Amino acid sequence: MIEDEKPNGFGIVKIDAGQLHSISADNQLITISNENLKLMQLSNNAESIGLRQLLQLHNDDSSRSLLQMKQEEVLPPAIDIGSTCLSNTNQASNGSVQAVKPAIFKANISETLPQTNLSISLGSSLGNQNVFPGSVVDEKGKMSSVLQQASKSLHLLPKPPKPVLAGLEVNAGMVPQIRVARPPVEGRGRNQLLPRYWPRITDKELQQISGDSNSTIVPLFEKVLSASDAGRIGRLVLPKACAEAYFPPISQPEGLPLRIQDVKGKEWVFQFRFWPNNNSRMYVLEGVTPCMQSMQLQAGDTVTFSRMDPEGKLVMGFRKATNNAVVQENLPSAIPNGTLSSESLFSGVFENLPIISGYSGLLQSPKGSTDPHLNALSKHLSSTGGDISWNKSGKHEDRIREGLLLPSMLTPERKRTRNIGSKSKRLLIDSQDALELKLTWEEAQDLLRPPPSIKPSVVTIEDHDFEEYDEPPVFGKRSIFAVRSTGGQEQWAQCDSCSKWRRLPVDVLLPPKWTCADNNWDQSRSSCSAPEELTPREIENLLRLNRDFKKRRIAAFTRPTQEHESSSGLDALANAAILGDNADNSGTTSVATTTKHPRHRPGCSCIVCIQPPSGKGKHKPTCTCVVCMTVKRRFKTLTMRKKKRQSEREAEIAQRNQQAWGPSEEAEVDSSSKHVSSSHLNPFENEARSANELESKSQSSN
DNA sequence: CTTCTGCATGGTGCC
DNA sequence: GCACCATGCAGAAGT
Repeated sequence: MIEDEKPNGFGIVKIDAGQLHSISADNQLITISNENLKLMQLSNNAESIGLRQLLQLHNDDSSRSLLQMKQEEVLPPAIDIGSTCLSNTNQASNGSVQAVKPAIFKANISETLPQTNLSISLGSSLGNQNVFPGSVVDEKGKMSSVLQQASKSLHLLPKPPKPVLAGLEVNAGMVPQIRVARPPVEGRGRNQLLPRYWPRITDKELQQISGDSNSTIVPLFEKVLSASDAGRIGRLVLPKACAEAYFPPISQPEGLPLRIQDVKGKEWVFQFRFWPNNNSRMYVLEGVTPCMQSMQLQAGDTVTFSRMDPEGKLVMGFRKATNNAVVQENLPSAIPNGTLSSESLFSGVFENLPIISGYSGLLQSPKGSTDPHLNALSKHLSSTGGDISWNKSGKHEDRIREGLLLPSMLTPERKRTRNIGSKSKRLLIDSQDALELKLTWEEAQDLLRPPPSIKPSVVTIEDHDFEEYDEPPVFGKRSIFAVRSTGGQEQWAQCDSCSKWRRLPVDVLLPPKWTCADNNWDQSRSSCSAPEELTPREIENLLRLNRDFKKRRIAAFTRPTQEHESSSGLDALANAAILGDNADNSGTTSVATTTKHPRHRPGCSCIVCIQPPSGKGKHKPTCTCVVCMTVKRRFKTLTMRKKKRQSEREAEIAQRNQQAWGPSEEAEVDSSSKHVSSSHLNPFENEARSANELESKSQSSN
């Protein structure tokens, strides 16, 4: 037995040589026994190196003889990381492996190691177990035998996962936390499983699936849920090859019910069926909606299908598509994102490679992004019903596995998602696109201006002054604020016509379109023909300072949100707004863009500052965040002020009436005039009062 | 009117 | 070029 114990949580990988009979390669048989394991010497072959390292890792006994194998004896597909598909003695005419025993992952929870333990046994003859005794509910009695036959039949091994092994080569010193397990080659399907369906299951997940039992978990395949899979239709489209390989054979479109257990142990019955499609079939699992809802799955999440042996029970697991760097750090062995798992996987695999880990950082899903802008974007985009899955394309996923990722990673400036807009790609948004969107957002923030004609009224609430605008912010011309060497502030704006920079008073708010002709503050430069005031060097300096300021600002945005992961949406925006103001007043900044009203002060959290232009992301009525509380306080104060004004007016009217009617009828007139006068004199006020009354009632009831 | 069902269509990736 | 598969769509069935 080869055994390796890695202290990093990878757990124990056991290769039970007792069960490991042979590896077939190029018409040769390599016998591996307990006593004499031959190390496959794999020279430069990337896959071989991966294998060698794997095997070396597994060999913790220095006295144990090394496995030896000539390079040509190694079948690329024979062993994979985490996948232990070994062929039996069947050989193809072309020399490739024809049949492979299923990879068996035995979740050995009874091990005493503190880490997750995993035994990978290389089963020799488990084909017969690969039936679905508990799975087929009403299939004809022959089902099991049919399946057994099917399982026994020989099939092509999927193509070697070169990229994975190539990845291992790069990752020489590490053992990935996430397994890319080549699925067992069995079943009826002769189609090769596409790599994107290969199960990537972690120790944790295996443990989760196997629970306390000592059952052997055979990861079969996985699928990233599409919008239609996760939709209300309740149909999960199964990859044809997977369905034909691992599910019972069906001859009728009606199919048969399948019992599938989820990770909680709950058993679901789905209709496994197919539709004729062209000259092919399209396999679906019907009735999955309750299960999806139970697991709270949505598009972009991943469902995994495994089998528990020897029971043969089908088990369904899932991975949520939340790709959060923090989650990755805290839960190193979990796959945080099915759709982004490749990134996750490889960021783990290559985490000692700066360029890749950096790239991985770029690839953080906005969903879990620490950037409030991306959070907001995510929120906004996810409002489309979860259709945005924030994943890279399947192509990308494949590219990663096929070893083509590195070049693309090395050129991060190249967009990897070719087409966001196309129908099929609309769910796939590249993180760089998100970045572009983020920048657009930034720019949009820069363009926000309060209406120039509007002067805010100041509302004092609990000793805090709030500026109140009757009108929403508008988009205005972008300008740059600078501090003169003399200490005074100035504003610079660029002419839309001649692109010259003009100096403006600091409190000027420009319309979106502005030219030199609109420069009412400097008549000598109110024409595009007037020379520029600044030298090119000064302009460059101005722009550079502005860029620096923006960078610092973005950094300030990101840092506090990382510290407060829980805050998001408007909270984050509010924090960002406050921080932005602090940054403005740091004293070190000589150039500042006008992202907010110039009169806004540090700590201002008024709705103008913190509400995103889209209006999206409103908080729940029960939310008690700073923003919501502020808004509530403001509303309360305004209501009180209105009430006060109302009562003053009423008192005034009453007083007038009193003067007109005389003091003797005061009581009677006063009581009636309240309604008469208010409704007669000012129906709007009456309405407002009713609203106020309602409001006060609701407030008192609260 | 909504939901379900069965099939068709077209984009995309693989060979 | 072909196969796969995500999704659209029309008719049926249900509410």
